[in-house]
Amino acid sequence: MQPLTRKQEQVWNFIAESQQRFGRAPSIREIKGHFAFGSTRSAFDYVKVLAQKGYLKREPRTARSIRLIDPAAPTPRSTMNIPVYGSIPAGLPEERTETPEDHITMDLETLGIPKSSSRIFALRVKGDSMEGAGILDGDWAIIDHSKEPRSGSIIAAYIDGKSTLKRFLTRHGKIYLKAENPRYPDLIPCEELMVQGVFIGLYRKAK
Amino acid sequence: MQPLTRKQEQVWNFIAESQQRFGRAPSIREIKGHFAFGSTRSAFDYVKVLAQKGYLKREPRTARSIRLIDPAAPTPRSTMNIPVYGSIPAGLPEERTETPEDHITMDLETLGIPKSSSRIFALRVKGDSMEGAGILDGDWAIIDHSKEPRSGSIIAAYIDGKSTLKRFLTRHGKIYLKAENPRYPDLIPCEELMVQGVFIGLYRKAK
DNA sequence: AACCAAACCAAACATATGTTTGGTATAGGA
DNA sequence: TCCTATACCAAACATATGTTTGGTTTGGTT
Repeated sequence: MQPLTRKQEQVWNFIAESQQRFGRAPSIREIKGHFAFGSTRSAFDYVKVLAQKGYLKREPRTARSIRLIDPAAPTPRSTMNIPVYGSIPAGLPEERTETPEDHITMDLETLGIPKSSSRIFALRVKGDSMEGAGILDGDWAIIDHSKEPRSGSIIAAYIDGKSTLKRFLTRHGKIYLKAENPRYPDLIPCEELMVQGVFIGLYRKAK
Repeated sequence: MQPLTRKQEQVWNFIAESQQRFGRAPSIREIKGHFAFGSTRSAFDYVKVLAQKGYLKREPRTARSIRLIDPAAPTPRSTMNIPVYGSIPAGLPEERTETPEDHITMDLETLGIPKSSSRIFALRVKGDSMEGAGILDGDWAIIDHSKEPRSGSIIAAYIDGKSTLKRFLTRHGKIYLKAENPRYPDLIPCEELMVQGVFIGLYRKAK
């Protein structure tokens, strides 16, 4: 990546600062104003050069569309806020009845999802029923509501008024749920099953 | 805070989604277009109502200046990029000889660290020696180099030319390392130990 | 000396965008 | 019944904003 001149870096910094402070990119004229340029052309040219050198991207003919690319940062990733629920009532992800207790911020790539449009949420794990799958008490299980469970997936299921994690299995066309702990009943046959989502990841904070 | 009607919530959601996807607020006409309104007035009025009800703020006469105020309050958190190493040679976190293979973005609060100044990195877990502690093959172990190990902590230690996770124990003033798997030798007495950092968290992506 | 990139300026142009004026239709509460 | 809020439409207006044409000046390289 081509280096920047002193002035070009100053412009880059101003754009970064504006974005931080006001939550939106500055206009060409705002850049002009900050540097007391006599012409918008000056500011425009700086933006053009920064774009050419790969330090920012923009939508032609679109107001305030400058988006910075930080060369120091390892490829910036878009993050999403994952709401954390203690327990989830039946219909949740559709309606917004239950309010999240907390949230976790993570990047989409690490989560392994393409867009943030997926319905992702996290459940605080209680108990040791999934110990055998390396899921411990207190862990955050990250769940994708928009994903279809396959045999062998771990899912969040709504049973007896609360959600629990279980392994989802199909045998001879029938559905079973399995706890991953020898101290729990092995297979639970299920007729009606309320799948809240598929387990896609886990976060643990060491104690 | 006043509740929103169904339609008002849809408009709010569209603005949120646009902001996520394109990194900038939509224009009035983009809102009009999305809902197939016949008049920009319709979109404009919705924005006005949402502003009145306190769900967003905007700069009058400024393009794309809508900023959402989320009543569900995912207070934006500051994130950090955590470099991921496959294996770490002795001195790493001091020198930067080894280049990270990848990185994970997470927020500081979830990580449980106050500032991003801490020397955090992640190791890709190989093998099953820590299975008993719920740490599986392929997991990312998040390590804090700036933390002092206490008896019982899990640490990343540099042994035999590679880093491994082990539980750190002291007994009678002597240091032992323990694998959390019955198939591995229980206690390894150590004279010289190179601690690379303390295990502070874990991320797993379901397969 | 010739050349080039960086760092500016002036003025106009096109249009994207926020805003206003002036409406209609429907449903529910006072 | 009157009043208000919601949910729209049509057309114009004002200006914020990106963009272009056509320049000057300065400092360093060839």
